[in-house]
Amino acid sequence: MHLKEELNKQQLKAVEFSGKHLLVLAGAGTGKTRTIIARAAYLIENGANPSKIQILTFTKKAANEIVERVKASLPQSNGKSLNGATFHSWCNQLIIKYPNLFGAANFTVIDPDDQLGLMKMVSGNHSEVYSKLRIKPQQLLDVYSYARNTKKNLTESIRSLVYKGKEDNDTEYEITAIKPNIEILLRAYQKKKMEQRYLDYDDLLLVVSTQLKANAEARKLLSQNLDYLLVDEMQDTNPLQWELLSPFIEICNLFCVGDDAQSIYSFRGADFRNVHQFKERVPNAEVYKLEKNYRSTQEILDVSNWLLEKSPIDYNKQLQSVRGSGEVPQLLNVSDEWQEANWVADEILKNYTDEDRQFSDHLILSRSQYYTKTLQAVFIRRKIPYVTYGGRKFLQAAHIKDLVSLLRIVNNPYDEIAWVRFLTFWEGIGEVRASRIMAVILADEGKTDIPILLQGAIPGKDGIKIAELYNDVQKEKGKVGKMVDIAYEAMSLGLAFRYRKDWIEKRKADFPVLKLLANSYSSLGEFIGEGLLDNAEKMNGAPVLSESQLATAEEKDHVIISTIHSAKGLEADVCIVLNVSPKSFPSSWSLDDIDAIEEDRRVLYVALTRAKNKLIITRNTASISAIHSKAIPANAGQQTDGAETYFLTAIPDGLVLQETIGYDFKSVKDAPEPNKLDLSSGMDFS
DNA sequence: CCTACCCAAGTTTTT
DNA sequence: CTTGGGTAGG
Repeated sequence: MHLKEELNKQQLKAVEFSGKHLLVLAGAGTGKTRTIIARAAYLIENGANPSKIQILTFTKKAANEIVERVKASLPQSNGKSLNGATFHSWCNQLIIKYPNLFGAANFTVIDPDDQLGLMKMVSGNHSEVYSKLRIKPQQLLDVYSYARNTKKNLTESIRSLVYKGKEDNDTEYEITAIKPNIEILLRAYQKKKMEQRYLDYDDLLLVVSTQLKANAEARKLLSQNLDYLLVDEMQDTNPLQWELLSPFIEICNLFCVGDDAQSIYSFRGADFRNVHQFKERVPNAEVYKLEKNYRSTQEILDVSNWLLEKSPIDYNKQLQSVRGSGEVPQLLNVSDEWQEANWVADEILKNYTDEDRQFSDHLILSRSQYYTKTLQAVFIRRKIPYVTYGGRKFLQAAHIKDLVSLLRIVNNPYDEIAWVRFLTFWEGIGEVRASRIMAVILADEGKTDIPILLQGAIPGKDGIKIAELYNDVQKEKGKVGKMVDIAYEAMSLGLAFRYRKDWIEKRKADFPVLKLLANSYSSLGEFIGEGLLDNAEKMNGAPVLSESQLATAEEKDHVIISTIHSAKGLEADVCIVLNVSPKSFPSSWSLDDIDAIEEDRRVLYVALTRAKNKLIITRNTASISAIHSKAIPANAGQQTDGAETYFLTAIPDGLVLQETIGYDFKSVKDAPEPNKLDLSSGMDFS
């Protein structure tokens, strides 16, 4: 069937928009993704060059999905050269594609772990300054990143992140006192990044946007290669991303979609003014709205609408279901996490066996990655297949980074973090010796071959072994998969020993997958940069690569466990939202900050609107009764325990069906007598 | 100077 | 229950 026939009038109007720039304001479940897909297909069908269309999303997963679906809707291979990417990986591609323009071609992209490592190094080198601060390296990085993403100055960024936005005299005094020291450390960090040819995630955007802003030639070059820019999740763009986008107003046609009620990334500087002020900021722009919800039954939308109505912010939104009425959502009270997890497992197994639902019809959502640990343990025990979205990525696992460190130094010999990691991997080399060896290599400035230097700096057989390994890997520079093979062959013994606790169970199987992943890249630089920015999900502890990377179909039917933040754009027949308890919604972190509370409300809103037919909300009774037993605290107005702000405090009766589960003592009583245990058997003392 | 072991603390959300 | 910091022994 043709895509066009699947669109409603509003969607079609957006898809066939013929003006310059368009913002589509689309509520949850109103066919946002379908519209962006249809727009791309429409453009290509009407003669646009697919290689001059760029789709931008926030996750690689979303990008891949959109591109695949556009291609599937087009005859033959018409959409073959269509490109979809995250903001970050798109910038990375541009940096690689135009090495002279951006001048950062041989730089190494570093992930947050590496950034932290680098910041720790810097803090160590400036211990006299660092010791005066009671701010940890991670927090320094947060301030740095926040400042660059929001375009705020250092003082304001410190205020927002370290002092929760306070503006009193004491805060002022403290900020003035610590700011110079923070500045020293951040400058040192920047200097080190430059020396070692590193780009952190923010740099990717900054390098490109700075050049585009300053350089007319750059704009001209890009305008020759780009006609249409399609941006998903516009409400989550931050000032830095806006700065990146704004030169493209002149260069090409913008087609942006977003929903202010789903803006949940303000901690990363997201600014929904990019949506609200679109018309003012973008000349020749139009704004269209999509309002009909195709995803959920009306009962599910009723709860979601109710939640937004309670907000002091006016979202001007009432989702209406096209599909009509269905089951009333369920609100389940449990007394602890294990009970919750077991109930969820029961429910899924029941749906699977009795109701003809598949595992993949279930989506389980949680505020934090951490919270799903119990659930995962129960799922493993009860053999329910699952994938987790969000959280640690495949390439960020320690054992993978150990191996990749070798590839990184081959790619960029200035990469100190990788050098330290690689060298300390070997028995007998610690941090101190590693930095000494590194100093020799860096001081040589590429005059001597690195294997020779290695052999000179490391005495004995180890030196020869390490030098040979480096040499062997370097020889295969074009073939990334081969390099992984060689590295693994030499390092597997050491890896097995280092991670002996869970080597067989958890880690060993990752390396064949790493090789597959490596094989899908044509150059080492791409593998290291792009691979880092790519999502590889984990299934029952083992990595699962997206379909474009892995040809063989893995077991497809699995429950999806996701953080709410990673679940944007997902939907499922049955959706279970975990632990919607006081102190969690809103989170106890945000109790004294109205903006944070409202962001949490939107987080919950995103979660609720994922469900198609069956919505189940769980919460912990322990924390509910804690609230009620305390009544209204006498010191109201100071520290609250969340009772006043808890989102579900006054949920109207008809909106959800409540159920409370407790331990079932009966089944314990009826259980058969256990057999007697005798530990003295099997031993003859004579 | 390296490693292994013990004890303590503390857990949002993502590219 | 994992991570990190600190210490003792090699």
